[in-house]
Amino acid sequence: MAEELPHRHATLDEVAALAGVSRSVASRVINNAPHVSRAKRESVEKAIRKLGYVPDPKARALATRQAGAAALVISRDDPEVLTDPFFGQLIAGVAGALEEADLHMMLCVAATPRGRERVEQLVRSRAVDGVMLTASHEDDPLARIAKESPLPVVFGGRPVDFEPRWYVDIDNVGGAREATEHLLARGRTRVVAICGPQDTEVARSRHRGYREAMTLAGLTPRPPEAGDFSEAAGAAAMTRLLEAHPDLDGVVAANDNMAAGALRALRGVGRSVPEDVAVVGFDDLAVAQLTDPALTTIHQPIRDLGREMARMLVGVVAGRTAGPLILPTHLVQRSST
Amino acid sequence: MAEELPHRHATLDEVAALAGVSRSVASRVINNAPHVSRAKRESVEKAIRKLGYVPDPKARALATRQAGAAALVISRDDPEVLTDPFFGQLIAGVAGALEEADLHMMLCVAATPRGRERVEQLVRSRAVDGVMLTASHEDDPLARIAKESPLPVVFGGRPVDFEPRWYVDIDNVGGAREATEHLLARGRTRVVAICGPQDTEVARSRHRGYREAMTLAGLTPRPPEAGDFSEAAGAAAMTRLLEAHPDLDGVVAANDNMAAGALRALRGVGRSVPEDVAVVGFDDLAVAQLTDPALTTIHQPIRDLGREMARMLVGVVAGRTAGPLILPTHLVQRSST
DNA sequence: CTAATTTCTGGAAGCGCTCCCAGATTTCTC
DNA sequence: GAGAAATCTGGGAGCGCTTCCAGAAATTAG
Repeated sequence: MAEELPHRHATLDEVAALAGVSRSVASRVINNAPHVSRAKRESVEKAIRKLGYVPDPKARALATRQAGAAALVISRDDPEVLTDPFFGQLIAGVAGALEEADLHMMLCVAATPRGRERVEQLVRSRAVDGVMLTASHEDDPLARIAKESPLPVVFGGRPVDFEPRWYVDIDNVGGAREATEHLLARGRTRVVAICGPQDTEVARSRHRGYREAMTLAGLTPRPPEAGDFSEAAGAAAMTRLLEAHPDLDGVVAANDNMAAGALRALRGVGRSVPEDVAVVGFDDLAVAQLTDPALTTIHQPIRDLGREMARMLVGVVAGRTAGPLILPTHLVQRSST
Repeated sequence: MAEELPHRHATLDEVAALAGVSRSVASRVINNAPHVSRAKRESVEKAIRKLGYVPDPKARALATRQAGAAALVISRDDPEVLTDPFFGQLIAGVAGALEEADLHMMLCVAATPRGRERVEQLVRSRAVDGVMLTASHEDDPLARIAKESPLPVVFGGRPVDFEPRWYVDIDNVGGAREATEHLLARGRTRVVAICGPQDTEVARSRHRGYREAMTLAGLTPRPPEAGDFSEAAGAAAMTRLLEAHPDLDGVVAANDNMAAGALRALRGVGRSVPEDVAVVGFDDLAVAQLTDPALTTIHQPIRDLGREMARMLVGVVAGRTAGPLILPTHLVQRSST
């Protein structure tokens, strides 16, 4: 630590020369491979310390044909998505797991055509050992590339249009079912759903969970209203639902933002929550604690999602087999139910 | 696009062979360097297409001694920081600017000793062409490394303990001054401050802005109360301030979270905002729009911060000179003043 | 103490690409 | 049309590291 940092970078040859051994021996020492005598090992280690030697990952990557890095690609047209705290947590999870495996993380934001092209290059040039693909939408060209690439690709969230070999997802069906059952358990029977855009797997699955719970309870699922996951869309959907089903006493929203909108619409027409209508969201974002009343919602382990994606990728890269993984959610009870 | 992706990667030699030229010529073509006849250029291009050739960045990096990547390192003990939407925006800005320069982004979260060690390795091994260091705190070992490293390092936010050669920062002093002056302009005269932890430059600068504005207006700055930037700390500080200055009619908080806490404390003791007390925050995070009343605050261009950091780094890497850059803030008027 | 093992060691051939340079080719100039 | 200048071309030497392999040295066995 207290060594001076030499401006010119030492190379393995210099280390070997200083230690009075061949490059091969020096190489074995830094990779702590066998077949090197105690004496030479120590003298090489000393030289390394003295020179402040750090192996060049580029050269090593070239020789070993392993990049020592994985890419996390966020495939979304809108660069604003990054603002979503979701990605912060995802990244934190990924970063942690990648650190365990001593891989570096390349973060790719495929928001523009240029960005997408760069990701494609990255994948095809083997600059990384594997890819984690997230926020991928229907007809995502990147997903196609991922499918065809010999490089391992782990999906975050199951895509709508095909079942990838490796993916990690949140249990959206189970979560929505739990949300609905929670409402039913509290005596609500006229429960409606605000669902998300049906071209996303998330929205579909969550709506399926609602339907399953209703059917299981012997109730008929009511036709839902859909929104684009925004607060405003939630309010609008709620308004429409109130017209269609004036007697409703429970609503399960496909995410917290829309639930927040629903809360606002409900307040607007003078229905009290949770007395008249109970509301449950999905995601457990910060907003869920800020609404009035605070939102009962389904917590999803985003950080775990990131961690498991990275671990799965590391495993696949290491040649281990792995299948899809579905992460459990749980309900967080607050004041809206 | 419709080409098959061959599983075995083509190399430049194969391209050259197929095109019937030497490797040198092929290399010139892909780098579109001069000194290659039209005919050969075309035949090489054809071969590239046919083989689906993509140059290997590792090999190129090794030969050119340029990594083709920059690192964004988030230096903070707590991996939770990533949850802060701040980083999402910062990352988006960085990603955009790096894309312009066709550099890849390595994201390093230096939350653990292991993580910090890895960053150090990364820097010293020249796996990247430059570093953007952010969220660095006092006595950050990474900052020391950054200082000593021959690699260009751009700081995000001026560190407390020294003035780096290259950094980009938000105009914290100016922003806080504007916040305070805004209060004064609305007739408030007994304005107090809730400041942040004094071992951060951000907190210090913002407090300085408050003092400057007060002094300039001929008023005596009152002794502030400090908090750790959390909502709870804001509420606690507000309570203390109310005891010390029962007559206060305005408060400028060092960030939105603490301002939100102050709002809560104020409501707790029955003071109405903005009638009795006007409150202004700093950051303009999402929370500012969710408080009741919505918070007047100082907007800081986080995304620009990221963009400018990356641009500065790209410039320095390219050998251009650059100095520190201070980004302007602006006040967003809402209902709390 | 010799033969058979086992454990080191360093030379050399890559990994895939860039780039200098000398020689070959073409183009220009008078 | 000869000589000078400008423009191509491909050979070859790296970039810094890993790894195979044959031979040297150290151990063990008989």
